[in-house]
Amino acid sequence: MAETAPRPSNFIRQIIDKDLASGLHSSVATRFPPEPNGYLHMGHAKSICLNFGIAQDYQGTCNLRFDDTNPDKENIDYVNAIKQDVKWLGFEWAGKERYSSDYFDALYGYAVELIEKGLAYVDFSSPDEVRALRGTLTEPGQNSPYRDTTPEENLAHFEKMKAGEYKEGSCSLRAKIDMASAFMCMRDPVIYRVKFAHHHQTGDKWCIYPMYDFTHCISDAIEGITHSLCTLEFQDNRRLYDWVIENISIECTPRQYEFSRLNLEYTVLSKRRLIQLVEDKHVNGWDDPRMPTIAGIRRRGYTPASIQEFCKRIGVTKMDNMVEMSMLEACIRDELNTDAPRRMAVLDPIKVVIENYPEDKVEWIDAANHPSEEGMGTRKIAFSKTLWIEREDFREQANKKFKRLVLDKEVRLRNAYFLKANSVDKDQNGEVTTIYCTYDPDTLGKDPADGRKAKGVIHWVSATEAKPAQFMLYDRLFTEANPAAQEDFAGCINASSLVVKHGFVEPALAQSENLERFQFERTGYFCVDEESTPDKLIFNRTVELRDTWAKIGD
RNA sequence: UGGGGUAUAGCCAAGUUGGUAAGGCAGCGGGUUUUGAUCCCGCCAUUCGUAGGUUCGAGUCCUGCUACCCCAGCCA
Repeated sequence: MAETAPRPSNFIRQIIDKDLASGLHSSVATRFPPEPNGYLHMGHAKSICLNFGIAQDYQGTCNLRFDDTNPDKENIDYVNAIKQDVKWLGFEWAGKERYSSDYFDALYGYAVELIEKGLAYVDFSSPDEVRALRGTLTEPGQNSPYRDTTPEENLAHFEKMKAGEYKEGSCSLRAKIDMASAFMCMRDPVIYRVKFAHHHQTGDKWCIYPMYDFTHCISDAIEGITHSLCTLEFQDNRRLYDWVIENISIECTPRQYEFSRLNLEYTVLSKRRLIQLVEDKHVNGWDDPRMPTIAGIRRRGYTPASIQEFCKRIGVTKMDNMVEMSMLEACIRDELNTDAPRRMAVLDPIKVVIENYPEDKVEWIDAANHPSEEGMGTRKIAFSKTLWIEREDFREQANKKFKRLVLDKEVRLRNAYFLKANSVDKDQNGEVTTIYCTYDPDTLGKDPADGRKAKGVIHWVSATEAKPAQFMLYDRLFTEANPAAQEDFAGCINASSLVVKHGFVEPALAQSENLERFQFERTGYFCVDEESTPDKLIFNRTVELRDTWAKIGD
């Protein structure tokens, strides 16, 4: 119990340990480089925890750098949301946030250097022509007819590109590497394209924008990044990354290492699909609590610590993986089990009338906020003649495994008395509308003197003092473990991923703050939704309690 | 034989001079319990994709094979 948590160990940290031990580096510098074209999701959280976590543990630095080389798809709203999410996750980047666009002048200079060295040329082939000459996975490509243009001519053409004299798609700057390379990305990759687009950082200064492969490595070098961490699909690109660094005049030689991206069961973690969910209105925005976005999961009630813990538990490797939701859920349950105050809430109410309880009497009972943490104190709960209990907690008859209220049987009302069901009222459909009961006044805070045992314990609220509330019950967004593998992933959206219930909560919940978290005993962990008001209480169910009974069934 | 990667339990994942398979999640038994929660105790890989080889000894070394992922955007 008193053991100190072992420091995370993974292949990247081992590389860093080696680099530090060998003297290759005396300090560590990482970066988190999101493209501001969408919201951050759990996959980014993994990268954030990795990069910022390493910086923290090695007393190094981690920059936040927006990889903003494609103004067509990026905008300032995304950069603001991303900054907010990183901060909320509990991380602080070194200095001011950076932008790849901060280096556009330097990048242009390095492109000129490559041209002067005869290592880059302006190609007037159309995108289709470039593709046609690129070859295939098994056949080498062919040289572009513009490949042997002299540096002087190329310099002039590149100058004109920058000046806006060439139309979009009419030409591009390509690195001259090897059209026969087995690495497709080395077959004279385009490093600059013409794009007459307004940029959120540089405005209309540029009409040519550098490509990712050219930009990322140089940005890393400029910032003095020692270990540039990215996902597996960039493994081939590492050859180009190294080629650029080796062929331009820059001292720093950052190294790229790749780890596998996160996959979570029953959800999708690709921006393209997430955007589709939002645009096609399958969810109510980026922060819909069913979304695996940082914003969504935050609104759902997850804490920064629980997400960091999750990232620690899943580890960092190069193996393709598909993590079970239970892994994530265990993290938030662990935290909320110790931190969340207990409350009572009835999600699907049915009325109980206690026949032997005085008509207008209201008792205010002290109830512990936590079963084992006395330091969390107590709050007052109201007890009266009419109560609400959970509809599923009552049956007219049941087998012995049913540990709740049954006609002619007794249960313990949580934090209160023994209650026995005597009779019921039903409507025309045979639905029970009211349960008439009697309570044992000598069972508050103690067991009956005669040794009677209760069948079980159920939660309740006083019908006269309780506050109405809306409960948002979330379930997995998809019915398939790997929706991305489906022909049409939107086709397997879970129709009951959101179920809204209208019930009641104990009076103490009347005033609660946005995102305040509670355990509603026996029903789950909930947090106050941002749209909740004292007049209209709304609670989001973060996660259910572990429920072995549900698995056994009856 | 295009190239680049990865294979350890249902899931994630340790295992780094070869020395006799960590841990977490899930699951299964039992105990405690005024939450069918928590907590506690116990169980859960004679075996590391597969076939061989080297060795006193192999998840770790060698060889062959198989499976899966990534690469042919002027996206990142």
